[in-house]
Amino acid sequence: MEFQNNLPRRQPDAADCAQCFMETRCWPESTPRSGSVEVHREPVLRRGQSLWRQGEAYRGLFLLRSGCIKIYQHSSQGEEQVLQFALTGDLLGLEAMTAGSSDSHAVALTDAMVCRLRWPAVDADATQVAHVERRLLQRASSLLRQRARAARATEPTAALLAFLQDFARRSGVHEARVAEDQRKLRLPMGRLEIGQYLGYAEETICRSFHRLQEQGLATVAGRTIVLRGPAVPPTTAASEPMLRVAAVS
Amino acid sequence: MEFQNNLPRRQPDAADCAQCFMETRCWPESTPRSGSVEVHREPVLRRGQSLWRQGEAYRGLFLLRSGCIKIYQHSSQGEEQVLQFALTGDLLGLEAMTAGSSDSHAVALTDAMVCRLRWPAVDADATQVAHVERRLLQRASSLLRQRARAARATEPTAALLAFLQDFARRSGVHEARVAEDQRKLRLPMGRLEIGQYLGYAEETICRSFHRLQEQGLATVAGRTIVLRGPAVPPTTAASEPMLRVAAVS
DNA sequence: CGGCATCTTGAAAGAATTCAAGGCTTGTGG
DNA sequence: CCACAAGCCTTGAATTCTTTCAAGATGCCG
Repeated sequence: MEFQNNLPRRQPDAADCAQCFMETRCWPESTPRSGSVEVHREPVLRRGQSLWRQGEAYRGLFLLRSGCIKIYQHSSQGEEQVLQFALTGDLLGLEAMTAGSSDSHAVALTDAMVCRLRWPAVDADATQVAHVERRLLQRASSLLRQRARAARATEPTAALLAFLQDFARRSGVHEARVAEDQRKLRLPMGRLEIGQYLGYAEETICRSFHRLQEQGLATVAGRTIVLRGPAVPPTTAASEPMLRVAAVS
Repeated sequence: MEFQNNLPRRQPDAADCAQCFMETRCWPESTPRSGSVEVHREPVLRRGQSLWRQGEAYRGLFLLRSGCIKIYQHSSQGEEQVLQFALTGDLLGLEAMTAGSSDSHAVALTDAMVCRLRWPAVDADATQVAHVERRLLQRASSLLRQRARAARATEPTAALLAFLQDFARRSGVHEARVAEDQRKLRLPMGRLEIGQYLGYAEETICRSFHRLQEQGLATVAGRTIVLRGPAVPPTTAASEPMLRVAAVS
């Protein structure tokens, strides 16, 4: 049985870590100065309740004070993929920071208490003046999403395709592309290395390249690849279906 | 052929992103205010050269201005595991931030230019007053290392063992443990969920639990697990050792 | 105490890995 | 500019492992 209901979220209380009795759980070493961040105590989460769901707007980062929260998402094939088992003191929701809305779910496996970190309205034009630290956090967010995407798909060919599309997008092949749905790229890494990244043997990657060509999804000539089909939107930053997700929200 | 030599590292030049001609590569949206971070231009990396090696002291974060850099590490079985293919604008070395020294290698797949980000000596007592943002970055670092560890090992049983040890350490079973090498834990998640996290089928996890018990590495009774053998030192692992890092710098 | 979800185990089927060998690309040197 | 050598890529076949399907056992919660 699963609790699908979310309690109507009460207005969370502003909090000060330095005065919190659970301070040492979130900050074992020493409590940082709060800087420009607001900390809000969230209502207690009961086992089975969701902290956020797929498609919900980003509400900030969370810090888990106690309990265990599972973060998971649905892969393109509809399978559930668990991204993180968060325990006391862990940071949650970083993946969603760079996406407009979260493409993952967060559900409590035990009763749990969380605090929410929020940057005040400076956000609007924050891109102009934000701390380096904050921008780096966003990069970290991207890294986590990348890693999540690299998580082994059910099929090696699908994993390879996702990898190539990600690589094309991040290479900024947008400008250099010949046609709308034809992106040419030159890979700086070998088949073996791609395999070591995706978790497959070198030969499996070879055969997957072959299969991509058979299916007309790409033209393969050594390390020169031409991808066919629509480019992956950089907005939501992921392999495929996030645009859809964002649109839904 | 591979270039194993590292040029003796010249004293890098202090730099200001706002004045850099490649500014838009690192900061496509807008250049952040530098805050308390020093930016240093590093010498150009030639293809095959290393930016850092396993065991080297943490030198700060890097921002890739151009080229492609591969970050990889050796798994326990001696296999190479690629963690990231960094492209222009990507952040490098975040995993190493929370470890005293990096347990990964970084090698240039193409000629590459990087800048190094360094927090000045405030570090010494920074644990007292560090920005929340900076502390969160360290959490992000931990997350990345966690994810790296969850990367599929060659054997499901080894992956499960690593998962359990990580869980035990992060649960803080240190205090509650009965003997030095006997840690009892109660898992809040099911076999299926562990499988969804590690990338294996539910039944495979079951059989791996069985195998762990056979090998005397653990006692399994439903969700109650007793781990035998020495605990995983948190040093190389993840969550805590930030204090040390700050002290080193 | 009963019911349902979770866990466990077995056997068959399916996939990736491994091993092996040949072809191709790339960079080097004549 | 061409030839050579080294490394990389590709392909085939056998093996090994995981997955899948199915059914029974166990444990947990109401």
